[in-house]
Amino acid sequence: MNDTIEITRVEEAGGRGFEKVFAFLRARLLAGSLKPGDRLLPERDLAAHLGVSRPVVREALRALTMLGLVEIRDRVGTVVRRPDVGVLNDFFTLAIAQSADLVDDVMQARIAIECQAIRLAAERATVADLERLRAALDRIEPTIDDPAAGARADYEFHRRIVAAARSETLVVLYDAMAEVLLRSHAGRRRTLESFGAMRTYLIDDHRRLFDAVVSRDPERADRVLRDHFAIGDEFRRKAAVGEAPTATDRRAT
Amino acid sequence: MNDTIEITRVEEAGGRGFEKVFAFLRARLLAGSLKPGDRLLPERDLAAHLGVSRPVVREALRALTMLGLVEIRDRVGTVVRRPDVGVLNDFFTLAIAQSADLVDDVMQARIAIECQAIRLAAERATVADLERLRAALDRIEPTIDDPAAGARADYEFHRRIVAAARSETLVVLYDAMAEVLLRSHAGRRRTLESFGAMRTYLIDDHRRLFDAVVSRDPERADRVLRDHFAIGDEFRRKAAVGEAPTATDRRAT
DNA sequence: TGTCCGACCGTGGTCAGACCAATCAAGCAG
DNA sequence: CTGCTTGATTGGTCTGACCACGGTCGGACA
Repeated sequence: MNDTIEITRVEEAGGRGFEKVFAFLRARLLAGSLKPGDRLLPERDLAAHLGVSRPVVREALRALTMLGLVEIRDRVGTVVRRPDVGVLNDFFTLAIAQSADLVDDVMQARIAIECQAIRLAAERATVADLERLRAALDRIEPTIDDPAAGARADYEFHRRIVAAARSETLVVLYDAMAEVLLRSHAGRRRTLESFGAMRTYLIDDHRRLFDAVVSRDPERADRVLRDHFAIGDEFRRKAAVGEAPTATDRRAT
Repeated sequence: MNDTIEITRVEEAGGRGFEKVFAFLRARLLAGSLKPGDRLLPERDLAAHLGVSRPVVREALRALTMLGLVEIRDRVGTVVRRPDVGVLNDFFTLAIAQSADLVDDVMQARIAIECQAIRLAAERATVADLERLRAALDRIEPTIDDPAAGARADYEFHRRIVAAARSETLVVLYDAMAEVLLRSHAGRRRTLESFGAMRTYLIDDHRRLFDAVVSRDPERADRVLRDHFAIGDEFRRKAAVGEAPTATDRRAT
């Protein structure tokens, strides 16, 4: 624990107020004189040393918190954190919500992430990952007739796949999109469940996805997953126009 | 300009202080009732309406600023911004400095985005897209011996592919990734260019990618791109251990 | 002698009110 | 009608204070 923040040149930061504090801490973090685990000076001391008020210091610390560089522990202090991609969750969630009002657009990104994830999952999933995936798979069939629980089970299964890819970044991106997609896909399943082919779609497809991952076959996993998405997309399109689905035809090809 | 922020239920956010304000604004942004261009209420009004003090409001606004969702204009007001990946610069700069293993993780996400993008590009690229892609392709060969310009041309080509996918979300995500990867891959090209096989790799591969897109063949485009990444990865690995590259062997298979 | 508990202090979290400076727009003078 | 002045608005900052709770340390008790 080394809180020795050298206050050699306080005036180094030309900016006033917030900018000064932020630049000061940023420089320390970049230079490495502040390493993960270190505790910063108390807010009051920082304010005094930098010649600014405490609210300004708090703004700067809050900013660093948003960047995931620092963690403010209530009544304990502010400690330097090891950077974590998870911090970007807020950004992507809100950014995607705004820039892409087109759900289909976000869906493409989801497909991108998940297809890559399932490839990686097939390569590097641990036994524990596979067990969790299996558990998620087992929950799909019992909930097949319950729209709410069924959607949850479905989502959980897909999320397990991404988790099995063992890539923090992919998980973050996936979660960010899930928030958006859940909002829009929530009600659709109710419409879809009336189709008989849905049972096949939901149960068999997920089983095949699971098998592909277990078989350690990235190519097949990717292919099956894309097919899965394509059929789901077709279901939704048919549902939108009130037609009876013909997904079984497509499956036959 | 619509600043009518409905203050129907102020107590909706259970959190206290900062959390309350942040959650309040976050919800508005997610729901879309706050759109880019809108001006928020003045800090004083916001504080009064939410029942918190002004410093707390400023903390929340500063947090949103860090996320690039909002822009505080001195003595003018706080306006909602169109999210911009540039904000991630701060994060990645510091994050990469501390954990190098993150680069590989982000690379996986990049592959995910770009492979999906090239599929879409093959399907829906416009003639203008293809022309721009062609222009980018033509700049690769002349810059083959210039590390800096060559890297730029390479990046530009890949970026054009993503742009041709006509998916805002994919572009946003890709740009975010590019920020990181450019930083880490910058110096590598210098090492790599000494390998004779690099000319083939850089020129032929990109030409094949272009052809696949023009041919409107998503499957082939995806396959070629994955191969492209795999070979590049192998180059880097070989370079790392100082071996002579054997990518030509791999190409022959 | 050793252990446990409680009071104190430091810390972040928050509040209230105030002053400054620059912007923007309305009102005034030309 | 134009150009300048002026005042209200708004963000930027400061001061000083209070609260609640985790950590620490010393004293009481077994």
